[in-house]
Amino acid sequence: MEKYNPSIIEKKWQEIWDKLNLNKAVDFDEKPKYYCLEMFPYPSGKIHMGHVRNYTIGDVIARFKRYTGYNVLHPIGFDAFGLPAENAAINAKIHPAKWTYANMDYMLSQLQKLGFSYDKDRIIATCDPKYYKWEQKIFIEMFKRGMAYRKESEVNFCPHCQTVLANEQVEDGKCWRCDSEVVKKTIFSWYFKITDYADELLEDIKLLEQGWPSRVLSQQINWIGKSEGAFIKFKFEKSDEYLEVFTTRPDTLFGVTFVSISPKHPKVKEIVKDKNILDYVEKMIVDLDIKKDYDKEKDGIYSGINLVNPANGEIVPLYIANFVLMEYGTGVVMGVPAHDQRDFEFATKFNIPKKIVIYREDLSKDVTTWKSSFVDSGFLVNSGEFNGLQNELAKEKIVEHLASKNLARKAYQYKLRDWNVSRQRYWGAPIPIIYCPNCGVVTESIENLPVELPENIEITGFGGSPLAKVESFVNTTCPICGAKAKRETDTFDTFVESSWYFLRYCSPDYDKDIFDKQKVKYWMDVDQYIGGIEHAVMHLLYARYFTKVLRDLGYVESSEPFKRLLTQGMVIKDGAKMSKSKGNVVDPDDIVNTYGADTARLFILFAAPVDKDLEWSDEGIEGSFRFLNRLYRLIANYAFKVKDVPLQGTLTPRIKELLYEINSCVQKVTNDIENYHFNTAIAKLMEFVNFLYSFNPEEDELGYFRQALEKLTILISPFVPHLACELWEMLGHSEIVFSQSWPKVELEYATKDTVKIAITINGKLRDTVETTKDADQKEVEKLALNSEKVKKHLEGKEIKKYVYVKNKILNIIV
RNA sequence: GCCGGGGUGGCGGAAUUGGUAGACGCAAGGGACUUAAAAUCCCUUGGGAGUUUCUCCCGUGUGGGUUCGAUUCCCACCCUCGGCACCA
Repeated sequence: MEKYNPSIIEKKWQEIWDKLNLNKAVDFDEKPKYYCLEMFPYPSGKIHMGHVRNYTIGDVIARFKRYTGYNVLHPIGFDAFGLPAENAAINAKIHPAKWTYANMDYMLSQLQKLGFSYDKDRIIATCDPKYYKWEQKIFIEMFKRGMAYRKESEVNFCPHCQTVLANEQVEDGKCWRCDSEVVKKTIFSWYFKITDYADELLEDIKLLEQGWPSRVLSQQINWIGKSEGAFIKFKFEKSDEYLEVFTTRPDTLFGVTFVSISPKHPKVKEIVKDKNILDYVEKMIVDLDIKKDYDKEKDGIYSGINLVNPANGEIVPLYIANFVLMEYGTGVVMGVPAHDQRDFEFATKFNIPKKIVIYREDLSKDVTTWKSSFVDSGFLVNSGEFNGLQNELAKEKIVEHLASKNLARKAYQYKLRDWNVSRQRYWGAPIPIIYCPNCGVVTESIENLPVELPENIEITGFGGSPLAKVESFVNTTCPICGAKAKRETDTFDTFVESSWYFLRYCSPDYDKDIFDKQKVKYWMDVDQYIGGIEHAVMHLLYARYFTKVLRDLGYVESSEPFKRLLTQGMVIKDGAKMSKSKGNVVDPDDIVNTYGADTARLFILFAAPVDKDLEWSDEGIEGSFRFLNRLYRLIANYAFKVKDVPLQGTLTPRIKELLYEINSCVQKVTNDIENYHFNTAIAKLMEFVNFLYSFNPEEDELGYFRQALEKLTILISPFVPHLACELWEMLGHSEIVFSQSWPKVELEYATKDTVKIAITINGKLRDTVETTKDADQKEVEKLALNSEKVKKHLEGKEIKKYVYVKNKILNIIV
């Protein structure tokens, strides 16, 4: 007998699949469509186990859906812009484009070897000008609608490398490349006004509750960070001007004993004249910029200025305090030390009085004995006409009262900030903006798109934006007046590309617009999206945002791109994420070379539920390989004997049992695949194989045995497609297994005639009895009382009652 | 601190609406085959105890509760992983 040889089988079938063009997604096909999408990879060089897991999950779903009558779109592409390509250029003197395309070629060959069923006519690379041309168009439309804008803001900057650094490139306050201190710098950047969509992004989470993991949704809710509160005006003691604060606790307004303002607030320089104070403010700003959050102690200084509490007219001091964020609210905060922990700490340090305004019986009335602030609910005290009110109620009342005097207004604030999309890098999509001395900031005209990246470029990693040094790129003419003008040299954050690639897959070659609206209408929404949990906020929020923007620009109809989301767990080894530094990396190439793609796929699905972390095990993969060998031998043993044998003979108990096992397997595997419980689906298939091994069919049972082997082959084919094709062929079929339809449960065989019923006494298992299905209680009681074991436990006891659950259990209470 | 997961054998993990805890796999032990090994096949395998072809007790992080019956539901607590973190 031939041995199972995955390297030969897999190559053979991959070629056949390509020839048959099996995985083609047909635009506007009559079958119902199904869009199955996995997050596309960054072309880092080679795929890792996380990719294998991600794409195997998607492939099983895509193949299963094709079996069950769907027209499936299952595409792949590359998130091809990004910093590693520039690092390669610096370190290895390879052009980023060359590096990226070489990596994509290699990774595509790896994906091919793993047998993933992608539609190969839809591969996209975001660094292709044919792709980013349309991204530039989207930007231009956004800019024209005021959805994109330019502003000056604070960023991380390395003074040595002369470049902006992303947050993740700052390590312990130092530049990751040259180790110099990173400073905050205020520069101009481009922003997307995602905050305009904050409310909708939050509201529409309701639409995703059925299909998305709750932890992703809760992370997004957290990130958007909507708070209900009020703006309240505090008048200066000595002028008629106001400072406005944002608070979520207007109910504590009578407890204000100071107000604090951010050192970075522009008002500070206006209103404080004392040089010593201003020097101290400067020192605080420097500290804020270099220190890590966790070692920032509360610090501040009295500004010399007082304000008036609008609720009771009390004069309160204004402090300049380092814990007040300039980026949130108004940059000014009312200080209520008794009912806010930060204010409590600050007031304790600076000997500012604390005043109780929310009270509960179990509290001490002497605030000086308090170890921390009281932030729970209670009723109001020391609050004038509001005394005695429940504090939640008082929030409304106090705001209403002040609003009538134009001193307060109800408001919402969000943690979400506008999205900074400017990167001072080469390997990204150029932002299609031109600075004209006459016309100002203008967009490139649509006809001139794409604004292409210049190819001849030197990337050193030093001296600021690489594009700024390419004169042929920078110098251009104004599309409006024709004057000499300069191009924007920033490129887009790569999250911009990944915010709409799933739309481009619907018509990847369309050259008249961003995409073909009709095709997008046919294919969207993505029915199942699969990817890593690390994208819970950034990518998934940006993609949701872009979909809404494109809807408002008239390009798409839906508001949410991804109906269902599956977040797979990490692949770990020795308890830690695989990483070069830990030396616990398992290379998919090695696994495929040693065991084949089918074994890799099977193990990665079998070893853990999809959403949990998966502990890699060298012994485990051996086990999966053994199983496939066992399966191969089973079918190779019988293929010749069962070929073309018809179903025949009477339904003997043995045949009935065989049919029951077949149907129970069909039912369990189908159900489990539908629910993405691949590990238990595979376990069931293993059980079925074990059963078939022990069955040893007689001559006249071979017809039914053939049927068992055939259904087994179909059921396992989404997991191990190459082997399944081979087995199907061995069983004598000339057409490919994937042309079959998915087995249906034959209800008449799906249940057994007899059932085992557990007999428990006071909830403890004492025996099991076998009886006919749906037997009535009396009958089971009789059987139970006949059992020796049960008799023994009932000796000298009085039966009080029976609890009977049909086909399951009889509990005897004594 | 806040939010969200998760605690089941030596290990990865199974257990419909509360109804026989430990499926399946790994590891381990024993046996068959073999000159031998590999491969393969078969058996055992949660812990403890005993009168050991059988029987009993304990057992799903801990302590309570609801129930005829709890891994599953409720309350309190412990541990652990992930995210956010001075957001007023």
